[in-house]
Formats: sequence, structure tokens, C-alpha cells
Amino acid sequence: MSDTVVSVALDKAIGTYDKLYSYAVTKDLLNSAKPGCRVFVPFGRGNRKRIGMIFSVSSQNDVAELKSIISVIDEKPVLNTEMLKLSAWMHDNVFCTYFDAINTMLPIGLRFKLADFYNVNPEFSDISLLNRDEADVFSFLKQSSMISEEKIDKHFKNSADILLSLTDKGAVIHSVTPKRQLGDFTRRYVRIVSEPQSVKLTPRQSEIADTMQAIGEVSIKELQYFTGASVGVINALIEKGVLESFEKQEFRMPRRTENTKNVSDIRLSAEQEKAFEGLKERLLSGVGSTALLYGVTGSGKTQVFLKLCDETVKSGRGVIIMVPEIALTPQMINTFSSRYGSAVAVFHSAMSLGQRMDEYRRILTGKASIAIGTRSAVFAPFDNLGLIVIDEEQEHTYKSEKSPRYNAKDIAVLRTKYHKGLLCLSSATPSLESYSRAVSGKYGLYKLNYRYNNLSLPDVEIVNMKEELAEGNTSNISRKLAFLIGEQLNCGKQSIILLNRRGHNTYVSCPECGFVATCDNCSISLTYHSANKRLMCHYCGHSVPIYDKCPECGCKYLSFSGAGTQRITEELNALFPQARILRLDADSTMTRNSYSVNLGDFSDGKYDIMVGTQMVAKGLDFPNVSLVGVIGADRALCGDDYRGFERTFDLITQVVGRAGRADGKGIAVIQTSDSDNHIIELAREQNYEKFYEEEIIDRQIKIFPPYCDLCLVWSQALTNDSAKSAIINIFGKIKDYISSEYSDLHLIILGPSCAYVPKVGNKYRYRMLIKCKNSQRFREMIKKAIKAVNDRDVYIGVDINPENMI
DNA sequence: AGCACGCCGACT
DNA sequence: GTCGGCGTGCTC
Repeated sequence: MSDTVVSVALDKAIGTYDKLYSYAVTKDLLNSAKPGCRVFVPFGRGNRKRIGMIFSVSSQNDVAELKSIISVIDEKPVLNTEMLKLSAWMHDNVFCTYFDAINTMLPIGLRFKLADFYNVNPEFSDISLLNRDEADVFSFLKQSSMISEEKIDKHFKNSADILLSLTDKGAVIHSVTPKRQLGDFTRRYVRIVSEPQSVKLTPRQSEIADTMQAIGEVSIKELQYFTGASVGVINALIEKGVLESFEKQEFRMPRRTENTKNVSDIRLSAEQEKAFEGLKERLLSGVGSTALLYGVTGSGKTQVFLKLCDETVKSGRGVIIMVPEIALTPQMINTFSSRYGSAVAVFHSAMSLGQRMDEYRRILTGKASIAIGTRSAVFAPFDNLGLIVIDEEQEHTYKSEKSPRYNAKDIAVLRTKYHKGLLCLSSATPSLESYSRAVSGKYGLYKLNYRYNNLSLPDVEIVNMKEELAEGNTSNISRKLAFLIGEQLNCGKQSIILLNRRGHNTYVSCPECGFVATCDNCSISLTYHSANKRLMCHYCGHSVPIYDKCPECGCKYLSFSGAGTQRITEELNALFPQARILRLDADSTMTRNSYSVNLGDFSDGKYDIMVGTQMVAKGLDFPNVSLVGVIGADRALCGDDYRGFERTFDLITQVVGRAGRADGKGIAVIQTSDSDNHIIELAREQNYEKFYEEEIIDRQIKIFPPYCDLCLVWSQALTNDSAKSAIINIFGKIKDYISSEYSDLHLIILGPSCAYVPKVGNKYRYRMLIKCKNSQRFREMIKKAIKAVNDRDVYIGVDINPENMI
């Protein structure tokens, strides 16, 4: 007699205990327990209830040893076979748990978490057994049934202990039930209470209270930014009745306005036509494949996508269009929704729970056939997927920097293989990895060499900032750039100034004693922010008010260096008092929509100059912008990342390509201290192929991707010693393995050493970089080596082909 | 994680 | 003697 058995992955499982467990299925659940459904199961010695996901159903002869599932949560599967396969793949390849993978695929609205509920036990009568507190809670619970723990917690102090003893005494019954998880679309705000009671406040508290008196209401996040107040201080004020907190729904991303279908014929140039025909053939071939569409900036890659999209939709299959950055979605959405109307669904992190749910459902029900979005859009739930386009494929944002550390490109390859569709990577400056695969024939390669309508390239000025300094210009803006900005202002044109540094100054030090403002929790120097007059840590968020004198020696004149966006904005303001300047960075855009609102305003001509971090302006088209300036263009060149040249080339090529798109001739100004670096010269010429040829040889000699995979292993702990010994331990294990059991693996291990930033948020970090071939066997070896660390207080992270080297 | 087991020192 | 601290091992 054989019985039904399901294998289940458990939510909140960690490390080696994240695996598939077998459970028996009782008769009553046989029909509902299907792969892709979530279940409720008992787990561990205490048989605590856990949420799990059924991965497969099979039959087995002896189930006496197994526990049984308690109930099935989902009426019908929320993940199909493809998605289950994908989560298993992520578990094996990305060093994440099954549920990490599952949770990135499901919209938040479909997630469940466990919630604690309490009921009075009807059989309990002897109230004399209870003390005063217990009796209070008991009579509160009597009023209704299934009261949630949070609700009880709001009414009683120390509720957790009281509930525990009530449960022990048999007075109440504790139950755990899955509950829909709330989204992150509301934000906590505080406001000043209209008639504050006169209570004693600590100096810090009254300082915050005064600030709030002036502001009225503000989100807690912003209050923290501007005052440096910890949650503790704010909570104390709420407790004392000075402030009150409330939740506010963030504005939804403005719904795209035009639904006018504009299916006019797209006229392709001969070159575009050729690329399109080649890609179309792949799309319809019935074999999964990947192709690279390499086209210089302004060569009209989007028209090719649109035509491909037409073909895919015509054959009844779904399309995913991916962009690297939220700021670039509105533009792509407009392009596509003016052609396809409501068949376009949008996915990105700024959307509310409700919106994401809507879009998810519109795809499931077949109402939307085109998904546009950032990284997570790669999981759009199409049952029949034909095409994935990854625009600006070289961008690092396609790689997730938090667990699960997946690369959307890898997922896209898997999905198009599964659906026998086409993955089209697109760029003017492809990543070396992709271009080399294209050159070697692994990917199809389609080139667009001519700028659309023969647009001319802008004039490019390379300014050597060392010379500027020698000639007495100590500011961050060269005379050339200042002159040109003035010229644009005079003729009503707009300028964009880019640099990749937030804040005012990244380095504050004392010229007398050498003191450097450093974070207490991290080994990193603090950045001065003029907006709130505080020194801030960009790693952990810790901040202190700016010193009026050196805290070490009392010297009055601190030195500020390393200019950020705030400083540049100020310098521009001083140079051009009449100019309307928009600063766009993470600090100026704390609310959900400010990016698109601000960009819209800039596009409408409400500003003359935009100062921003590089990512924001890279893919944008503003017809009235005739000047783009890059400050500190060589910053990536001196970093310790092997992709420094690639990133610099990419940035400058993109900027140069953007500057002169519309009617007139544009100008690009590149400010650098390394002006004879020929990478910058190659970028000015837009000569990607030459750059590729040189760089690829370098990668081969130094053995870096694409000639190997990189695996970053790091340890993190509250003490330096335990972090250090953990990484040494792993290193030793790996060395043992490759000289015995795993001698077939050829590795080059760099390190172990401490991290570039050895301490972040009071945690010490050590790292090790392994040049390897990312094979099943390699990952198996790494998993074993990590298991050797038996210290519960050490976190071990693994990132394959990381973007951030820690 | 989170629960139980088991081994040690402190205390009624 | 026993209570409880935490180091260790295991979870279908």
C-alpha cells in the first residue's frame, strides 16, 4: 500500500537546513496538495507550525516515519512548474534559500506570514488562579475571538509574558495562522500633537520637538535624516504625548496617461531591417537563444525592439522589456504604451502593493502581454513567454546586491531557454562578457553602426583638472564648463552635470592634528551634508552634527574635501545666481515619486541645470539639453575594481552619445585628472571595438571575467577575531579540498584579507576572492567548506560574479 | 531560527 | 540535591 508524500521547502529555513522535507498527506488533503501550493506543516522537536511550499508530489511505501501536513494554504498553485524549477535553480546557484527565491517571484500581496492569535479556553473557569495582570488580559480576550498578538500588545504592557503564563495555566489557547503579509507601501509619519502636555524632555527630545513645531508633519525617515534622531528618541516623544505617529499611503506611480494606440508602421533603416530580420528568425525558430544587439548610441535600437515585440505578440506570446533603473521606466512605458495601450504591465520597486498585484494578475489573466520594468520584471508570470529584451545590458543593476544575489540576465537566459524564445541583450557599450560571447558565436551578434538620421556626435571637451588647479582655479567646476553653462543659460538651453557622489564633502579632516571625521560603527569617513548640517555615514546611516571646531585639538578650521552633489549645486548657485538648479540624488528624492516628478519638471523646462548622480541621467532623452558635464570622470579608473576601465568607458561613451541627439549640435565636457588616459580618448571617438580588443587581452592576461568566474566569500561578525578565524577556517578547508577530493577544480584564491571597508554597522568583515569556473562541483565544494564554520555568531556570505567586491 | 539535551557552577 | 546558564546538535 503506497501513500502520497510531498516534498516541501520551508519558509525561514537557514543554511544547510534549507532543503526539501518529505511529509505525508492525509486523505482529506489529497486533492488539494499540489506542487506550487503552500502548506502548513509541523517542524522540529517542538512541532512548531511553519509555512512551506510543495515542490513535488510522489508516492512512497512506508510513511509511518513522516509527519503529516496540517493544511493546504493555497486553493490553486501560485507557482507553476517553470517557477518551481527556477527557485530550485536559484537555491543551487545563488546561495539563497528556497523561500528567498520564492519571495522574489511572488508579489508581496501573495505572501503569507505567520501570525499569533489568542482565544479564551472555554473549559477554563477558575479565575482565582490568575493574578491582576492576567485577569485583565483574560477579560479583554473574552470580548471576542481570534485576537491578534499585536492588538493585545497595543493594549497591555508586558503582554508577551502575561500571554505566556495564561497559556501555561490553560486559561487561553494560542494559535498560529497564516496571514496575508502587508506591503511596504505605507510610510510612517509623525506630527506634533496640537496641545502638547508639559512634560520634561531630555535635551535631544526638546530639540526634535522644536524642529517638529516648525515642520508640523514629516515622515520618520526624513526626520531621522534631518535631525539624526534615533528611533528611540522619536518613540520616546510619541510615548510622552508630544508627537503622534500615523501611517500614510505613498502616492502611487502616476498611471500612464495615453492609451492611444499608435500602431503606425515603423520605418527601419536598411541596417535596422537587417538586424530585425536576423533577430526575428531567432525568435520564431523554436529554439531558445540569446543575441546581442550592439548599436552605437542613437542608432535606433528601440525601433527594432518594437518590431520584435509586434512579432512576439502576434504569435500570442509574452514579452518582457527590462530597463536598468526606475528613472528610465516612464520613458520606456510611454514608448510602449502609446503603441500597445493597456497590454503593457509595469513592474518596479516604487509601485505599491496593490499596483503590483494588479499588474501581476493582468499578466496571469492574459490582459497584459508586455511587461516593462527593472530587475524583478524578469519574473513576470507569463505562461508562454517569447521575448526578453534587456536594455543597457552592461548595467550592474541587473545583479541583485542583496540576497537572493541573482543576476536577471541569468534568469532571462533560463526563462527563454525554457520557453524556447529569444533573449535580446542590447547596448552601445556591451559588457565584455556579453560581447566576447557574441564574438565567439555563443550569442547572435547584430550591429547597428550608424546613428539614426545621421545625427552628429557632440563636440567633446576633455578638461584636465590638474591644469586648472595649477592655473589657480580651486573650484570643482572648470572655467570651460562654467563658460559653456553660461552660454546655454543665455540661449535658454538646459545643462546636465553628473557626478557619482552624494552629500557636500566626502572627507572632513583637521589640518592641524590630522583628525578625520569617521563613523563610530564603520571604518569609513563621514560625508558632510549641508542640507541638514550633519556628518553622515553612507554605510550605516549614523550621523552627528557638524563640528564647529576640531573635536581633537580644538582647531577652528576644518578642511572639507571630496565634493559631492550638494557642494557642486552650491558652487553652481554662486556662479549662476539666476539659474534654476535641480539636484537629483538619493537624498533629494526620499518620497516615492520624486524622481519622475522632478524629471518631468526638468523636461518641462522648470529648471536650467540638473545636478545628478550618473545613473539617473544616463539613459534619458531631453531634447532641450545641449550640454552634459561629467565631474570626476576618472574616479572609477583609480579604484580597485578590475572593471574600472570598462565603467569609465561606458559612462563617457553614453554621455557623449546623449549630448547631441536632437536638432543642434551638443557639447560634452569631461573633467578628469587623468586626461591622457586613452580610455577617455577611445570613448570620445565612440570606438567600442578598439576598446574591447585592448581590454579583453588585459582580462586574459590578468585572468578576470570573461576568462573566469569570480566567487566572493565573506564573513561578518561582531568581533574581529571570530570574523577573521571564520574566513581563515574556510580558506584552510578549501585548500584541503583542492589538494584532495576536489583536485580537479582549478582555483586562484586572492586573500583572505579584511574587507575594503573592514567594519560596517559595528560588524567586522573579512573576504576572499576565488577565481574559478562556476560549476556544480565548485559550488558543492564551497557549500561544504562553509559548513566547516561552526560559529553561530558569524554570518558567511557568498556571491558569484559580484558587482560589489565588499 | 528554535527547541531539547547535557554538562557545569551556584544556591535554597 | 536541583535550578538554570549556555554550548551543541538536529529538524521530514
